Amino acid sequence: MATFAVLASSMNLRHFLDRHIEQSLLSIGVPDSPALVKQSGRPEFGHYQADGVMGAAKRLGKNPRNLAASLIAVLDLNEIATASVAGPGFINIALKPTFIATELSKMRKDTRLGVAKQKPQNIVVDYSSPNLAKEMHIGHLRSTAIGDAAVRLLEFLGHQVTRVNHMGDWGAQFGSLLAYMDRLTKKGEELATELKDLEVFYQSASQLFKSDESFANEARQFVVRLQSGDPECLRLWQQFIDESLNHCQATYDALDISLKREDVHAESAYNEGLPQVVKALESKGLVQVSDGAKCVFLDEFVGKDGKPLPAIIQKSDGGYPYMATDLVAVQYRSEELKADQALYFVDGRQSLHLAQVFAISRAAGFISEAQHFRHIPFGTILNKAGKPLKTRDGGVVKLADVVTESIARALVLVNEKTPSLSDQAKQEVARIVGIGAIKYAELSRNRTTDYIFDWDTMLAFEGNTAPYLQYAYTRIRSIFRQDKIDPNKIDGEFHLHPQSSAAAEISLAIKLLQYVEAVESVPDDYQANLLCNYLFELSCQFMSFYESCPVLKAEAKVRLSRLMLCDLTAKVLQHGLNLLGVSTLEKM
RNA sequence: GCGCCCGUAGCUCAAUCGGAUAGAGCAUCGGCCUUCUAAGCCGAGGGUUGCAGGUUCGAUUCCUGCCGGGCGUACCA
Repeated sequence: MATFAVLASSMNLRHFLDRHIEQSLLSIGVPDSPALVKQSGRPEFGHYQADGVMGAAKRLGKNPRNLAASLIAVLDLNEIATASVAGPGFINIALKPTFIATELSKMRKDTRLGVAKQKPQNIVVDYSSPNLAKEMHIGHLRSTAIGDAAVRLLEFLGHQVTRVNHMGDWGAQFGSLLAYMDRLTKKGEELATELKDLEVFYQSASQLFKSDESFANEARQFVVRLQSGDPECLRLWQQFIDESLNHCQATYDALDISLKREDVHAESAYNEGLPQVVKALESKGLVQVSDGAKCVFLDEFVGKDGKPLPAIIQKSDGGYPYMATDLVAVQYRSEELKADQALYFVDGRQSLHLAQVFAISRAAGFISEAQHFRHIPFGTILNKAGKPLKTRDGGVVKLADVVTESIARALVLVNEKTPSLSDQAKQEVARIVGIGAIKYAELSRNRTTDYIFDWDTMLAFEGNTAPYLQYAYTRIRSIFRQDKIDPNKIDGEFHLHPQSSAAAEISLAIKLLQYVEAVESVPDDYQANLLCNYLFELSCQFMSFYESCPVLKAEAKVRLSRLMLCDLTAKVLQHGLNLLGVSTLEKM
């Protein structure tokens, strides 16, 4: 499990209360008992609850309610909150409005919105990693969107992040593509024109491979020539790769993914290390030859009928499978990039493979005890028949098409909802809403489960979607526009006393203070949906507040306080969405 | 066969090292636009958390066994 150390003291209330209560337990003679502080599930139970007393009482053979009462007696939270015993021994904690107001003021003055930097680590993030012999399709969205959000978040937390786009640009699959390019060249066709539509190009080559035996033979020849370094063949290959990379980059740019050309570290980059890595493993005594293939057998991997499960590092024909490539990549990330952590945002179906890669790397000493290599798996996108979307048959959904479709749908909507905007403004709204919806759809659900691709679900614009959050943001901005107020030029004290504030106002205020908790919870397991949930709940709280608490028409003190509350909400929404790779708008 | 993942409202999903009455969105139904953007708000209905046991003061969560689904399991990646 990766560990993160916080540098400065953070404004994480949950952690603060957790530590404080744990120490208080210690002070009344209850050691080693976690306080188990969490946000309350219900408003009537206060804002936080500590559930640890019941377990502690049980271990000590004490009455839990009595122990809870003793604990409260020494808590000393007078300036911050009130605590009470409830039920079998829960401790309910309600923050005081004066404390909430003070914390909000601090948060408002902090450009990091209360989130402390962590002790910097070198973190390598492997994500997106499409195969260049195939068109980028909907299946690549998960790794790309989730990985990009992780990268942005880790950088914000102060880490040194290296993006690695481990693209598939090598291997047998390129044989038919190169053979097809070769044929076109000989026929005098303009390659640049043909390569403009890669999808058609892939399909033509693939069909020819199936239907034309002599073409299939040429394709196999090209594989051999490619791997032996034939210059003419490499030239063709490079031309194809360049075109394919341009296509990928265009898709990244369209989706506002932070990957750049220089982040590409493709499979072919590891070719020279392949013989070396086999030798290294042999010298450690880890290699056995089985059926002509060089294999590593580790006890922890058992195959069919209880037999040892091999990891093949060199095939019987002398070729290197991707196990070997991935092992060289581990060396690169460990030794060259000095990774404290390496995160692999890769389809869950690769679990066994990556477990083998990491286990072999540890056995061979490629990675040290202190280095954490982790597979962050995610589920598969399925078609309506419940089968994985495949590239070979017709059912491919091109990623670029999803982007186009989403923007088109958003444009229809903006025309309907806000006809007053200029055409140019509408286009921009449609673009930002469209790509936000796509990415958020990926990020907001649990990454581990499979799901069925459906246009309407993926491109939904209401409920827990990016447009809902973006809309909340524009409503706030509209308030400031209405009275021509510059949010950076207002200042004063928050007024959150119950007599002058609606419940919605207090709820919103507390939700804002919990931003740090949402952000810091994500790197535990890279569940971006935790941050999405938070932002959605924040937006819901704001929408309620907006309906029930007039801002501009309130009396002066309350008006100023509410303006600041709105401003802070806008800042958190924008910041959180940016961490997810989603942009905000002034109007929509 | 073995291994990993999954099974929660009609649908898509939440549920923070086991916690209080399992929550949202969509869909359905009923309200709310002379008042800061209705892509919105308020309310209603909808559940034996696949089944059966076990551990526990307390289980969607942990354990065991079934049922159902997905993926993986020696030279594709």
